[in-house]
Amino acid sequence: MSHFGRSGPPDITDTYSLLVLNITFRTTADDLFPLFDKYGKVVDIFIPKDRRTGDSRGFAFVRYKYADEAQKAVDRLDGRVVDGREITVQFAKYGPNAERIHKGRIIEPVPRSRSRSPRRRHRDDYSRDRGYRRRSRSRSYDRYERDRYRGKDRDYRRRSRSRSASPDYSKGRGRGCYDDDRRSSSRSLSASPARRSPSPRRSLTPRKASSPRGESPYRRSRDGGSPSPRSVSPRGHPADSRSPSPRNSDVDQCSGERVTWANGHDVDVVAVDAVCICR
DNA sequence: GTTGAGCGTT
Repeated sequence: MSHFGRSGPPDITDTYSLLVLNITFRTTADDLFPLFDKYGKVVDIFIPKDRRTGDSRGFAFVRYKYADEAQKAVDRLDGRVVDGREITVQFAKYGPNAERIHKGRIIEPVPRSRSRSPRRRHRDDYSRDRGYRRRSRSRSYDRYERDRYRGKDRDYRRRSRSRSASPDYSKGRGRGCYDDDRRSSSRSLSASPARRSPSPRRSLTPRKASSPRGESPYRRSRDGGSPSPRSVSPRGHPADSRSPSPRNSDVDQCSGERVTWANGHDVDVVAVDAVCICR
């Protein structure tokens, strides 16, 4: 009977919400209902789920009709081991729309004073004997925040862990299809991601006269016996003053063209980066 | 199959 949470938020203004933390990712509302219903009238149980994967986020909201019953549930169920984990039951402090809640009941429709952060402080005395210290809100916070604000077409690079409830995202499918779709348009020529193009800002393809005589620039240089393409590109060694420098001062715009060096040799410009350093 | 601080849905 998982009728909880299927018809949107019910009349929460009249109920008392409890926050149940530390439940198992497999725990469902049906699992929690018998426990909490023993102490009062449970009107709703809601387990927030990852909107994208559908996974449980590991906590739940249990709404009681009466405050005393909710209080009783807190007293009795806080620290109870459910499904192998010690759950934490406390009154919710914030509502679905960031309403401030006191003792599980909404006392302020909307916190307009606070801009966007209704969380003023966390756990006043709820961290009694549980060893709750301020850790670094890391994982699930990012997971949640990204799902909420970043949308679903971000790069979920480390969001591949899911449980048995969502096998669709465990392997193969899932984020892989997103990436493929987004990259398919710009996957033109560099099929090997391990090696990048030496000149990302400009195409290395000789535009004109790359081999006027059917020779490749490399062969041409070697045949010339003199400055090889490597010497043309000192790459971090501009102090190589003994190396011949081209007379042509516009070589940085002549990729694929032929330039004449001071020693009289002609070389083909094969890389824009290489020639720019020589200037 | 896995995670583990936290506050919310047709």
